[in-house]
Amino acid sequence: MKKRTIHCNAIRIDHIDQVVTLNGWVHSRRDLGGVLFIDLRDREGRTQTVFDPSDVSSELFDQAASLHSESVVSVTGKVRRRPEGTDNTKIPTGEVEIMVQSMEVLNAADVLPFPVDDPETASKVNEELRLKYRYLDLRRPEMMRHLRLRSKVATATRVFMEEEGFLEVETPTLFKSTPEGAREFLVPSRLHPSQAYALPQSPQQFKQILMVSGVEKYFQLARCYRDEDLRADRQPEFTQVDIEMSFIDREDIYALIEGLMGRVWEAALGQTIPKSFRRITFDQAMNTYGIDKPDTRFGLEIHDFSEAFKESSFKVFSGTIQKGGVIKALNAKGLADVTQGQMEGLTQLAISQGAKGLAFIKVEGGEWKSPIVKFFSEQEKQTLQSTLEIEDGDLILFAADSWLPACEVLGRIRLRCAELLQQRGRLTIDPLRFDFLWVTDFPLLSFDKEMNRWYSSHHPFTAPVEEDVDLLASDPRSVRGQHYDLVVNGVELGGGSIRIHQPSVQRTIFEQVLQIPEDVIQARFGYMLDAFRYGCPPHGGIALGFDRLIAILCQTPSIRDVIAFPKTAKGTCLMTESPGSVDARQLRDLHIQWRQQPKSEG
RNA sequence: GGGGGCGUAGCUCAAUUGGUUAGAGCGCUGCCCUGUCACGGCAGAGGUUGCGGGUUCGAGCCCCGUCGCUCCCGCCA
Repeated sequence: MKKRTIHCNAIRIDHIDQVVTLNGWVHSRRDLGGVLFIDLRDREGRTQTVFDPSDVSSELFDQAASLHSESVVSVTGKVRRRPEGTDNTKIPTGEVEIMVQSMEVLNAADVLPFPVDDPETASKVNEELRLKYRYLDLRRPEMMRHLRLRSKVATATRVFMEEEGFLEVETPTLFKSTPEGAREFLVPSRLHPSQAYALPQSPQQFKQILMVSGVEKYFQLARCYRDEDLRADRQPEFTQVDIEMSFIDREDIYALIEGLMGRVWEAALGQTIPKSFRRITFDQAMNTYGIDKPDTRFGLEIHDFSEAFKESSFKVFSGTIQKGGVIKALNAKGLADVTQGQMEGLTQLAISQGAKGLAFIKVEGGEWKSPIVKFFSEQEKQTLQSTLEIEDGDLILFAADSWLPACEVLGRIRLRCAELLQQRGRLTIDPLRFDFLWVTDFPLLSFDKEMNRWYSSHHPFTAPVEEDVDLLASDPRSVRGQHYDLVVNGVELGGGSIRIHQPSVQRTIFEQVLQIPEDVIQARFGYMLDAFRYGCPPHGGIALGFDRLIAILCQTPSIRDVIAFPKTAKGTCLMTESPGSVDARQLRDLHIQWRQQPKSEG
């Protein structure tokens, strides 16, 4: 094989009269009978090659004429200026072409199952096919761009972390099951019958142990595994930028990540982002946006009207308030022309979130059209009018419930309304706008009504805010955690916390608050409590969803588009057909027997 | 576990809402074509309408089941 002397995208008029060799794929072929053009593509770009029957043998000409797209060839020829008027301004090499002298077919491709040369049609191809023939899908320039950008960001991250004094440390993939949190993938042990490893949901415990070890600054691009149902932004195996530091507080984490994001955006998009990010408390986020990961690129903010409707003759509202609930509303500006079907969709959305319905006011022709407005006093209407700045064409939507569900319902409604407004062209969002946000002061604990117990909102190693520690016993609900989330454009990009480093506080959380039995604590976390006794520095960290980060930078809604070999929504790989069956012998070695007979395979 | 969408030629989509022989563009095959770059022209092949049942004189279309892809809820400390 003749090796390439230059890449397809590098040839310019400077190379005229040079003899070059190109290695690559047949991108497209144009056979004009007397003259034949083949665009040759490699990872970097493409170049037009010319087969002229007066220059090449008829054998070579016929061979070239019969090549299918995506065949792999090595072509040697002389670079020359294209004849006047035949430049192709669409490609960087459009001023030159290669007069082919010789060609070697390295692999004659069959007819493809779907086109890879035309970005228009290729991007519309059924994802099922794209996943089955992933190697072809990845050949598309758009997908190659994603892979490159991912690699670039990974490198930028490593360089930045290195500069900041972090050590990249690998942690085990074969871990121990800790049945808190996400469902785990299990790996049965051959050497230890009836025992299993678990794949880590994250390196959480190891990175804290590394702090006890004195590493002080740790990071890792860590693979994590969670056996939960998939989504567009969730895969069973995914990558986190995992970070932990000692002798720091929350401000140090904010500053570090703001720096890292600045470096990443610069490397990936050449864009400068703010030096520091806006901060918002969990309560503010819920009150204003109805969600703990607000998209602040548009308004449609939620307002509280509990005070205004406290004495209302509309019993649904006043009654809710008397029971300790709240009245919330948002103005979907300019959405009064919502169709009946869309309004029904909004109502269903509210009901699916536990609301009993969705009260609304359509403001059209100077009139408030609504089944409930007749119950409102002038005073109440006036308050709505001034707070929500109601104008003709607006749609007002209400929630009446206890605080959290009321916020959450309108949070969902808000996002849906934004979609509807975008469809109507009344809301446009700059695709290169990125709203970074720290969400802080999360409640440390949440109460599980069914199980009648408290559980950690984040994880049990999260430290309480110092001035709230005394409330742990008396008023667990109001204890804030030293937890923070990084949110970009309504996407939760990462989260972390300052950890508990005193064994006594950790014991209080496990025993008194979470009420985990002593023997269970020992079995699951004994080694951590031990470690904390032997010189544990104060520490904290964060983990960023690397796949989500890349998806945001590539402006694609699904992380499958930025993972080379992703799984389907049912967790299968269509290319390798995994998961698959295993030999009886393998099962015997692992001391395992299926409870259900496997379906016979074709 | 639950709800929604999709499944027709290799690919992307039609099929007048249950009615003759399931069509188009691209791709593919053959022939023609010396400056194309979405090359062009002529001709042709290509279908178990995902699969299995049912209703009907008649099903791509309606019903039931099933498989696959996808979005969402639950779930994801």
